[in-house]
Amino acid sequence: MSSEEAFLQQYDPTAFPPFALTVDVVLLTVREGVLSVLLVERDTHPYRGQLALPGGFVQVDEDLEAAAVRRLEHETGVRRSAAHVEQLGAFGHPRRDPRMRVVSVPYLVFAPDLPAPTPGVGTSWVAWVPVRAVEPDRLAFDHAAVLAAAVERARAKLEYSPVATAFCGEEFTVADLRRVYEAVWGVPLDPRNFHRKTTGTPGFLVPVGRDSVPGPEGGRPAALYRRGDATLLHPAMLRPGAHEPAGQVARA
Amino acid sequence: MSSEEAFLQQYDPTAFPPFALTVDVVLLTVREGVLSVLLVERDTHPYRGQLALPGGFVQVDEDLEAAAVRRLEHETGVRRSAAHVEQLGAFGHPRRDPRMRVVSVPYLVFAPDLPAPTPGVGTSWVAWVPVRAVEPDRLAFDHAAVLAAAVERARAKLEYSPVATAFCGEEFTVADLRRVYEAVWGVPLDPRNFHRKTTGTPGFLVPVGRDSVPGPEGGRPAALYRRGDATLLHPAMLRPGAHEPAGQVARA
DNA sequence: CGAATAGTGTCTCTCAGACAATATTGC
DNA sequence: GCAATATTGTCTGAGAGACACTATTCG
Repeated sequence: MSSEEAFLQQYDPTAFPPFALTVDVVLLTVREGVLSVLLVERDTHPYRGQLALPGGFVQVDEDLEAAAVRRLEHETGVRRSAAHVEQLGAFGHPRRDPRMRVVSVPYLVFAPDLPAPTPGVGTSWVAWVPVRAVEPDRLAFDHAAVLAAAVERARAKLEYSPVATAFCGEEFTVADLRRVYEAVWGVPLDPRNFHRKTTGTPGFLVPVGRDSVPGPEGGRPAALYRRGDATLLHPAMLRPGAHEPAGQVARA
Repeated sequence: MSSEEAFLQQYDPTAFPPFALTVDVVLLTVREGVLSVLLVERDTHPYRGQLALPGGFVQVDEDLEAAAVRRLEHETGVRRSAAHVEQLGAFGHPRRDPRMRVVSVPYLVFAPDLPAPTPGVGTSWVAWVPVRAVEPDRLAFDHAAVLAAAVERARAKLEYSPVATAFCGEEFTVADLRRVYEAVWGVPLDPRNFHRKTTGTPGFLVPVGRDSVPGPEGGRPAALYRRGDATLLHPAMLRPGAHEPAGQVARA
């Protein structure tokens, strides 16, 4: 009791338990219809040679999100203005880093498809990996749990917010957006209902007034859209089957 | 492995910027139909004499949630098993604490109405304060932002999850649950539609088989329920007006 | 022309919101 | 009985999902 009191009244930083703080970047994109995450191969201990999320220590006067954005721009070349960035939470299990007590604050980033970036400091290799192909046991630290939380957050967020547009470029077609939803949710969507839904939700899409050029398969050119100014989708996009109890389909 | 040993030996913790880590507890309850938060008055610097969320430093070998639960049980007397606890995120602005760099990981807790607890260490006063009566400018640190995030999270969470039951006791009536929704959302709800909705959503409520005793105003006794085993509500409870663009009502 | 993709219209079913009507208590 | 609360039923309109149909491109 009194020791804790003395503890709390101490102003000397060295009297507080020392923590190191890192930020990690869970950079997601959709490439060729597949939800992919940027992973690096660590070339230093701990977990040397294993795959990990890009990240690093926060500087003592640096804001958490600024640290994440610095890593994002430096190690992946993604400009902050072209992406969606949000904090995922704090991961602080006492033994998640073998070196010392490290708390990590991962940031979730959605960006349009990009060329594979060049390795940064502390990494020898960097690449887009399809999320479904990631082997959780081979990720460093607790990054498997971080990635799982990120993907679940992304799936939920696409339902009620317009962030899916962050996976597209400035201008995109409804089909582009649909492929984002299909990749993140992992389910096929009816193009006709999807079109009616997205164009009918106020503030979601703003028509540019021009058409896209048809793809190699031919087909009618699609109208181009920009993201609107809505921050919340109403009515929300509904993820098929996400809310059914397991076994419901088998019983039907 | 020998290289890793060498690395660990040459590794110097002071080479990394030192952070202090705190947890804060945003303990919400519904008392007499009003959403209230537990606040303490600080009796030590910084912000001595101001209101704050209960919280404190994380020990070096302590899990973040364990630290929050320790504060919860120690400073408020709420047992973890009787409440809902979830992490709210990390708040880490470089100057949020005048002493040094402190990152806080607040935890959001929902608990049934309880007697006002006794002050803990570092606090001279502790009380339930209606959330609407909290003056943001008078809260210590960035706790106004933390509280705002907590309330918004609570409002959103009631829509798609059954956590509202955490504000009730073991057994409760549909009207008890409705008063929780009305207090958190700040809107009146139709008792008849609310009843049909909650009892009709699979896994939300399980009938106990007994009735409550009528209140002082008389009235028909209500059936008692327990929370069901659903983790997600489908269909979701809808918060009236939450998704309308501002000014919609004025224009109508 | 046919294949492929874009976009509209229509039907049905679920469900939210409004509210009438009935049930059960205390006084 | 009357007031108060609980619970059920009924109607209407919004909207999701299924899918027929039309439009526009390439080859």
